[in-house]
Amino acid sequence: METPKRRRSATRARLLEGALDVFAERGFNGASVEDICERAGFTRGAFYSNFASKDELVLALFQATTDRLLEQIAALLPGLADQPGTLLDAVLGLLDDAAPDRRQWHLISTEFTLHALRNAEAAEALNQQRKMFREQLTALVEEISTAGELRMSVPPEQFVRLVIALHEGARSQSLLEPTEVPAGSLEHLFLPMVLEAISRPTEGVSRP
Amino acid sequence: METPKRRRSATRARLLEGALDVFAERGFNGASVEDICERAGFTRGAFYSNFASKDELVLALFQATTDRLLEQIAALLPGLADQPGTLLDAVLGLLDDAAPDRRQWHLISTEFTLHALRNAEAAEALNQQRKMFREQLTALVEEISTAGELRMSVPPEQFVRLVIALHEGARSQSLLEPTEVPAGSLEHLFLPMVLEAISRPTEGVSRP
DNA sequence: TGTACATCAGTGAACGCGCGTTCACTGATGTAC
DNA sequence: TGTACATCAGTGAACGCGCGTTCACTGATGTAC
Repeated sequence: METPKRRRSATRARLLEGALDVFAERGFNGASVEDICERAGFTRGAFYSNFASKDELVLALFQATTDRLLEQIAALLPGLADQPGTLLDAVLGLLDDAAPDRRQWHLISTEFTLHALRNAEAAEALNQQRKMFREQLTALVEEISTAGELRMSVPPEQFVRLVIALHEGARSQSLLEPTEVPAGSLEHLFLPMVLEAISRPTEGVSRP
Repeated sequence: METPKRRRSATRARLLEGALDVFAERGFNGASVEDICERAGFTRGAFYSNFASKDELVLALFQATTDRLLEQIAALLPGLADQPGTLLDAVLGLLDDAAPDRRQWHLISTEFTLHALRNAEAAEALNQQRKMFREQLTALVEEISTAGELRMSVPPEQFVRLVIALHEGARSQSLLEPTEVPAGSLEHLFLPMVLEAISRPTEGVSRP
């Protein structure tokens, strides 16, 4: 049944979807309201019937993508800790599977990050989302490492920060040079070394 | 002496400097030609006397910042290999000292990267610059490691890619949350572990 | 050295296009009787 | 069930502002004699 409320929220969803595509292609400032409406199959009037302004759309899109990401993670989490495979497989797998389109997600989240670095309100929203994201990952790391009777010599949250930082930096390189840096290659090459090192808390480290 | 040529290139330089500031504050698309000219103390006519278009300015600014960065590195390099301190101090010190303003450099280079991910011509220019940058760092790593009679179990270029990826990802976190992630903290916490691991090529790695 | 002309870096007004936003409207769906 | 009216999601024309770009100009500096 096509009730007006359902219709309205479907329109909103299609506009958000169109905005995601167009923002990824041209950036927040480069994308026009008309571009977005055209992509979604509406006129600009429909846009202003659903959003007060282009700025509000950016915030709404951020919330929508954030919600979807966290839902996606919540859906993936329960299976991960019990399945076979290493801690790293679980964590990196989660990072890869949480966002469907690597390239688009990188463009959008980098754009959001730049926006947040220039806008205190956006920074607060982004930091809150990133904190929840880190907490989910940290819980996963703690769950797997205690199940495997591992002890870390470094706070798990720091390790998660490392994984995220490396993942984002490596993703940038791999999108710029797909053949030279296959997706995940830097993470899979170096993170096992770190994990090995922090899983041996009591051994002394030789100093050359 | 204020010859016309000197005057002209000084104007160009001031416009590029203004563009750097304004682009960092508002992004490429968000910054207007008038903003840039106002910052540099000129009218828009001066702008179009020195650049064919706003797009050309972006390319010229990329070249200018790239040239400056590579010069800066070339100036820093000779001292590093001989001075006391570890390989990591040298590499991370170079990354920190090469760009004067961390925040501005992050905003600008991230903006360039986004631009390159949407524009093949810009991608080629960026990849070329990044390649030269990596080669400088790789040479430094090789020089120091052979001087210290270290052998790496991983190609130095891969290690350099790791350092760059981690540095960029960590810089993003530290700009978003300066108190939670002090500049360089993730790098200094984890990279020594990696270096330790790849400096012991012949030893077997235990598998838990 | 002084004068007359040439050059051209930078000025600032003007143009027109595309943008974000507004608003009177329409027609499909919901509600009342 | 059928009819008359109300609602309101989405239409599309219009507005005006700010943008990138152009161009006739000016006045400081360079050149020729």
